[in-house]
Amino acid sequence: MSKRRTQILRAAVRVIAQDGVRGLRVDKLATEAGVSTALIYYHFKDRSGVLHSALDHINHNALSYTAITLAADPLEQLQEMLLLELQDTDDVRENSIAWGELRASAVFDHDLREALRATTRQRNADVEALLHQAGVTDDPALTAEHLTVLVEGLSERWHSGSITVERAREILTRAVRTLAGQ
Amino acid sequence: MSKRRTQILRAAVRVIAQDGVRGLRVDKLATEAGVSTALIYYHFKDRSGVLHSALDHINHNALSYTAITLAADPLEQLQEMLLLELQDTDDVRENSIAWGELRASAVFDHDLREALRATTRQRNADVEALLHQAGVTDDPALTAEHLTVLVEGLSERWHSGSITVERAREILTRAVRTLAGQ
DNA sequence: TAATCCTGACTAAATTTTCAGTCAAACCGC
DNA sequence: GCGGTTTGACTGAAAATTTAGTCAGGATTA
Repeated sequence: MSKRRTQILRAAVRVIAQDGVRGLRVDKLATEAGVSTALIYYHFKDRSGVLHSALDHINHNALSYTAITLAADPLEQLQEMLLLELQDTDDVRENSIAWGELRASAVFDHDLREALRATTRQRNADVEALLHQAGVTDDPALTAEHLTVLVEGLSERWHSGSITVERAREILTRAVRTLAGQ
Repeated sequence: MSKRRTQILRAAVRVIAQDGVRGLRVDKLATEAGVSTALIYYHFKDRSGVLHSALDHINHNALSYTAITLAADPLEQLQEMLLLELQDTDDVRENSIAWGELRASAVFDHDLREALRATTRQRNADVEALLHQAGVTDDPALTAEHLTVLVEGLSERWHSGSITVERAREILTRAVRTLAGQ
């Protein structure tokens, strides 16, 4: 992928994290990326194309975050993986907010839905696999879905200021123990 | 509050539920409310003023429509109350989508946060009270928060087309049983 | 130099916001 | 109760602004 392209996408994540998908203006994006608006149209078909690619990019980021998990025990690994999205560091927060925005936008933008659905399914599958490894046999698919939904919900509450990260992490930790623990 | 004003706000909720906060056009709102665009500026300072009032309005609605529960058993009552937001009827869907939009908007609009926080807290308290009645003694506040977050997450997934209502209800029902049941 | 990358300047369309003015009802001194 | 006056609710139309998207051509690099 071209250097410029990623430069623009990185800027897009920043803008989305700051103003939302709703607030993403091509003009502002150009300024943030330090390029002209025309260049954006050179690299992407249109605004919606930027959004789509940004979604991929965000998704990619999220995946790479979750790949850093080291724990040996699958249950611990699962917990670590889920908790990764609830970390108050600039990178994670930015990505998590952007990701939340894309989910929220998909409610009204049907074009985003398919991509979102695929990622969501993938994520569920990953969690389900870990649950399996951890020896959970009682409908692990449902538990997986429960947990991923919970992370999304906690994430949104955190970003909208209705809960602290610490509390969110506490709820999630406890949930893993209750739903998947022994 | 003037009759016209509420008429406009009601229309705003409908428009927001259909097109989202970002998709609210003053013009379309006027048509939906059956008034002229100028009247909107007569009653509200500007577009952003309408949005703000509309989101307050939605916030109010969200509180009032959870009160209709009838079941005798507190656990059943709890389940009914939580499931209320996961019903595929026009009224509920509209309200639920609008409420989701409010939450999503609060991520970027700090003015909305206080109102949202209050409602969320109230909701948690209601659920916690029912858990108490149901004989849950092990950190009911945390369980309450877990459940309300879960409803929000499921709601958003449903509206963005990543899950069916039926599946969402299944997950929630099971969650209530697991977390609060015997 | 030819392909690729990139920009300033621009346009068309969409959208918000203003404004001059209408109309009906309330108010007031008589 | 009655002309005259003020006020609040409301509108049509147009101005002002915002925003996505285009295009002709300049720079860069292979």
